Parts: sequence; C-alpha cells; structure tokens
Amino acid sequence: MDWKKLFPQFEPELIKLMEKEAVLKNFSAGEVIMRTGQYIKSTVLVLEGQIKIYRENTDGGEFLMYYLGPGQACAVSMICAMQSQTSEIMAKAEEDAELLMIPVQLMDELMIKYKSWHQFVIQTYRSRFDELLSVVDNIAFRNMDERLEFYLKRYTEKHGRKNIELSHQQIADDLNSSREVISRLLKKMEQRMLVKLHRNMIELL
Amino acid sequence: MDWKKLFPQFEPELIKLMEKEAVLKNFSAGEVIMRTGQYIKSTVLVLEGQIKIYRENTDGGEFLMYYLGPGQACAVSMICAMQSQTSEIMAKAEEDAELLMIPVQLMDELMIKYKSWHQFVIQTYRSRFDELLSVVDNIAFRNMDERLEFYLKRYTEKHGRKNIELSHQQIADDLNSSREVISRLLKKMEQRMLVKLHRNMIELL
DNA sequence: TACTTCTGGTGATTTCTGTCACACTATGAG
DNA sequence: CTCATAGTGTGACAGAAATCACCAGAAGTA
Repeated sequence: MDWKKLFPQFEPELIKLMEKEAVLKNFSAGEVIMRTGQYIKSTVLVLEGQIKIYRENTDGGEFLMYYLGPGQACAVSMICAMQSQTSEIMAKAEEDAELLMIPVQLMDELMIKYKSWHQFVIQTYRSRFDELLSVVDNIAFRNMDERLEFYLKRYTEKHGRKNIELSHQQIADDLNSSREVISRLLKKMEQRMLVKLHRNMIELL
Repeated sequence: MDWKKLFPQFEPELIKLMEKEAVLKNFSAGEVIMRTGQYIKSTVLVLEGQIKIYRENTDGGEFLMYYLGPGQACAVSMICAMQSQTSEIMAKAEEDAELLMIPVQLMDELMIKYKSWHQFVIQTYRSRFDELLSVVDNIAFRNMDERLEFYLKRYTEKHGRKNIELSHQQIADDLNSSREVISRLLKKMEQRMLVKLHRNMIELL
C-alpha cells in the first residue's frame, strides 16, 4: 500500500530511509501485537486498521485505554524502545492491520537528522498524553453507564459506522467490568432509545 | 537559590539564556499555581517544594494525579504552551515552592539550539506518561483501601518523613472520595498496625 | 470561661457494581 | 432436524462506597 500519503509532513529523504530500513508487518483482526512485559525493539506506526491499546492488571484484568489508527504512532513503543525497556501495555489488532516497525537503532539518527520526524515524535507524545488524561477523567469521575456510552460512541467514531459488532462480553472485558452489568446497562439504554440491541450487534441511534 | 545544580545536564550557555529570559516565581503552601482552563504562556520547572497536579471534574471534584518536585517539569504546561491551549489540569503548591517559568516564545529556540533541553523535554514527556499509566492502574484496578495505602506511601516518599500532616477531609478530596470513607479505612489500617492516627496527622509505621 | 469551628468516629441507608444461578434463544455443525 | 454452544436476560445476593445524621472532643476566639 502507499503509506506515504499518511505522513505528508515527512521529507522525501526520510521516507526513503524508512522504506529501506523499516519493516512492514501485517496482523489479522484480534491478533495481539505487543504483550505486557515483552521486550520492545521497534517503534510502531499504524498504516491500516485500528489498534487497541490496553493496560493489563497482574491478575488477569485488562482495560482499554485508546485506539491508534492510520497515521498514528504508539507512544509507549517509542518510550520503551529508546530506553530498552519492556512494554507496559498490550496492543491488539481490532481489524486487520498493517504496521510499520522502525528499529530502535534508527531512532536516534532520525531524531537528529529529520526535523519532521522529531516533530512527529513530540506530537505523538502530546496527543497520547491528552488521550490518557481523558482516560483518567472517565474512570476517576464517571460511573459505568457513562463510561459505556463513551465507549460505544468512540467505537462508532473510530470505525466510521453506527453498528457495533461486539458481544456484551467483549465490551465488559474492555471496560474491565462484567457481562451482566453491561447487559443491564445496555437494556436501560435501549429503553431510553439510545441504542437498539441485536445479537452480536448494537445499533447506536 | 542556586537552581543550576538541579539541572547539571544543561549547557552553560543554556543556563545563561534561562537566567536572562526565564522568570522566577514563588508560591506559598496551598496556593493554586495553575487553574483548569487558564491560558498557559510558560513552561514550568520546579526548583523547590512539591507541586500537586490535579485533574478537575466539571462539577467540583478534583483528583490528584502526581507530584512534581525539584528538578522536574510540568509536561502539561509544555504541551499547552506550545499549542497555545488552555490548561487541562490544576496545579497546587503543597509546600512553599519556587518555580522557573520559561516563556513560550523561548521554547522553540531552546529546542533547536540546545540538545540538552531537547533531551529534557522528551524525558519529561516520558516520565509523566509513565506516571499517568500508574494512575490509570490505580483507579482502574484497585479499590479505595489500596489506593489510600498508595497515597500515604507516596506522600511520605515525596516529603521525606513518616508523618502525614493532613486532615481526613484533605485526603478524601485528593482521592475524590468522601471523608467518612477515608476515616473508616484509616481506622482499619490502624487496627492492622499500619498507621497510628492523631489529630491532623497520620504516622505511617 | 463560654462559644464556635474544625476534626474525627460511627451507625443507618442507598446506590452502584460484581457474582452466582439459571433460563431462554439464535446459530451453526453434524 | 437435533444438539451443542455462545450470547443474552434476569433475579437474588454481597460488598464497596457514597450519603445522611448525629455525636464527641480538640482547638481557637471572644
């Protein structure tokens, strides 16, 4: 695919270097891209598909923080790669996805040589930071009903359609809640005419 | 005060420029340094005292995210200042504090000219990001009793003494909880011999 | 000293959420 | 068609936390 269009700000020389040194990787829907505790040796750019970034609990729970879409980069992979640390998060492909992996050895060179890359890194830290602040908002101040509404709305925004093709169990997992709670809250939302429930599909009205 | 020792990595030329252009500001304990929604025109470096960084709810609640101590910088002020945005957080002086305010006009120049400054900015984003991840952990996966223990432990670490001079109400506010809940949990901790309770003071054992 | 304010203790009640139990239904495999 | 399974609906219950009510003691003030 022609991924250069996703990064119009990059200089031609930078693009050329990336084409030469970076590695393309494909993942199919549902596949885990990066595990908590895994050693990170590349920075990840998303070319196609939506990626979900999770924080994992020591005893099994997982919590969806945010999505990464085409043209976005994983701030955590930057941080970990440059400090030779293990990943603090888990990344999962929500749809079939294509990723560009930039080896960590290249990162220092890119940062120094290419202003546009440097800007991109800073910009990535900034937007992920802002996103994390919203995450804190949600879990610090909101109840499950509001968090669920936010979750559904974000899903439709990221996927560009009003039909949410997930089971209640999958939603419960992402919100670190339980299936019954989600089912009940969804029923209430249906009574308020906010959604229409189907099997394996929720229609946002 | 001789704040240069806090930033040994900065080049002498950079220090000189900062001495010329940056503004020293003093705040007394309890004073609000930055309000949610306030327009940010400087990046804040902490020279002395501990600063508390809060996320505020639209309807009154506030939630302590982390502390900034001497030698640390406020990532949010960097982000907001460079994008000419308003603050997304509230900052309060926990103790008497001295801050160095770097005007935003200077930021671009510093980033380009001084490698050590550039490193410092990246490093600041990284550590604040990591810190936010721990915050998410706490509120996503832990109950109030564990969060309270974490809160007390962090307090003693940041202040360098085992006596926590706060009322139960102040603690409840920081954790976005209520006074009665905190009082009860503290009593339970006292029964488990983890703390000793006094008026306006908690002794961590 | 008398009075007020701040702080902390505690019971009762309610709301939210998680858990267990079980029933019902749609779907797909054989 | 029959059966197994996954997805969903729902009642009952338990625990965490918020809220309300009220009291007692400590500290500050007139």
